[in-house]
Amino acid sequence: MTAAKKQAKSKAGNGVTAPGVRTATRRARVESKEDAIVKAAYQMFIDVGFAKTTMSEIAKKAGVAEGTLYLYFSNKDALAHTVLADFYERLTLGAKKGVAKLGNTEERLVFLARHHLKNIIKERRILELLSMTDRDSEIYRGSELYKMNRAYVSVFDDVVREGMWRGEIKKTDELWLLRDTFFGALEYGMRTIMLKRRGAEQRVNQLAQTLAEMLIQNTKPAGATENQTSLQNLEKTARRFEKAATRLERITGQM
Amino acid sequence: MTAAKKQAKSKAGNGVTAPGVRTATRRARVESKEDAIVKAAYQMFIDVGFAKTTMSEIAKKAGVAEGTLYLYFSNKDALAHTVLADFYERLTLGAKKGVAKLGNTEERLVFLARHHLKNIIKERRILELLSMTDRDSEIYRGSELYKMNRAYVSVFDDVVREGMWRGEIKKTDELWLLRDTFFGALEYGMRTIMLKRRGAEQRVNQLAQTLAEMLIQNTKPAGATENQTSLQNLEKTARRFEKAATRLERITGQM
DNA sequence: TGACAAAATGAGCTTAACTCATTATTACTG
DNA sequence: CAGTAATAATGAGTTAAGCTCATTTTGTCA
Repeated sequence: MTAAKKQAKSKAGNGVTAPGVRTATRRARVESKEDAIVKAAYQMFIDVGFAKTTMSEIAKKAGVAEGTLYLYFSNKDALAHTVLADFYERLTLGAKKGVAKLGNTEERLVFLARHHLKNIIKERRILELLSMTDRDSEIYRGSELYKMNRAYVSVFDDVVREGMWRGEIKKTDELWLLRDTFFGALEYGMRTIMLKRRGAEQRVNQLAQTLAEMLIQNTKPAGATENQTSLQNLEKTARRFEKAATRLERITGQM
Repeated sequence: MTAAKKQAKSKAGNGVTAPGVRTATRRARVESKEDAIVKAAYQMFIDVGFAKTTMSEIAKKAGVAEGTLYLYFSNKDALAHTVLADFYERLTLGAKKGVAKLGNTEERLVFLARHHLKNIIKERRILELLSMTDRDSEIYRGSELYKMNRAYVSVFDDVVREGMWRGEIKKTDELWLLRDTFFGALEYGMRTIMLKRRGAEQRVNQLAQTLAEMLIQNTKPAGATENQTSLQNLEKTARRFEKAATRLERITGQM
């Protein structure tokens, strides 16, 4: 409880002490210590996973006493939570930057897929921290983690919505179907890629390309238009010939 | 170590004592006790999750002493492992039965999707046990869990391969792309369905139908047939025109 | 420099997984 | 049917990891 308060205090930028101003150096030191703890925890989680990481080892790695951890984080879960939140933040930032650079919907989707894949491959142990959190309970909606997830996912949503607006993706009210297919396929694909070590890079590209195409394919203007145009032309020609043939038959008297 | 040996012994059906035969009642009692333990653990995992389940509570629920648990399972993880293996077994059996009853590939895929979804919704806490196992390490390939997963997944694979053979699904060497998309989408979709309580049943159907269509769509014969009919009409017209043109040429004496 | 607040410490508490010496049960035999 | 050896079960005790809190150290003022 005390720790939780402190955690909030050092995270948010509220005025710590009344006089202020010259507290800067102290604050800076405190925050760098918090960073050191998070960094140590991150590394441990990556290396040996959450379950096998001990608080005492994190403390040692961060160069602080075990008790100090609890001044910054109320418990081990809260520490994992922070590590996960940082991960989401980086992920979201990278996604936004990449999308902003690209104009075409297909390119954007391929980028998002590759970006997601590469990051969950590199930091898959961090992603696993998610599975500890109870995503069923009512509490989850409204949690910081839920918001971070929404923020990340909405980058994808925005790309798709704009793609629909432009007519590059078939319109649907059920955006969740596309979203879950996209991210679900990426996470499962990641495991396959990890399992079959060979040709990882190629598989990443394959998966990203396939998913992007799957989304735009449904009513891809390119293919559909070509076929329709070709058929329409043929049919127009046919109609003209039908008329001409009928007239000819009338003249010659037979069929 | 001792416990592990015992676990193996009571699991496998090897001859426990030399004389054999009349051991039946004792074996039966032992196995029913093992069942009681697994059942208790299953229920606890479902109710409060793996982390918050204590061995002492499992023991109490199963009506045995805490130490007895370790005669049957070397540790808590091994117990979770068994619960998970049982889950896979049920899942695989159900999938096989359902597929056998259906002849059409699309129907089979819809069934598999619905079957998977309904089960991972009902027993999602069991599915979470998977995320504890280290699916990266070399050890995983060759593990019992890996084999059970393969057995389950191969039901899907077989359906898809047969669908390809029949020409109902576009052929591809990259079956893993279809597989990961299918199961990944289902798992992510499950979470969305859990989160938005309303209209779960409808969402299940929607997701199952969408995924099945996605797989067969690429070269769905239906669409292709329509096009072919259209083409056939055109060809008929063309033949008629050829005749008419020939006659016209005869009359007009040109070309 | 002294005093006060903020920060840090680590010995000790609590709890849960796991062990093992002891006891109880069962199946077989003379 | 009593004796006995093998098998099964027990729960007090050990270990270890998360967490607490009385005490100490550090930093910043007047």
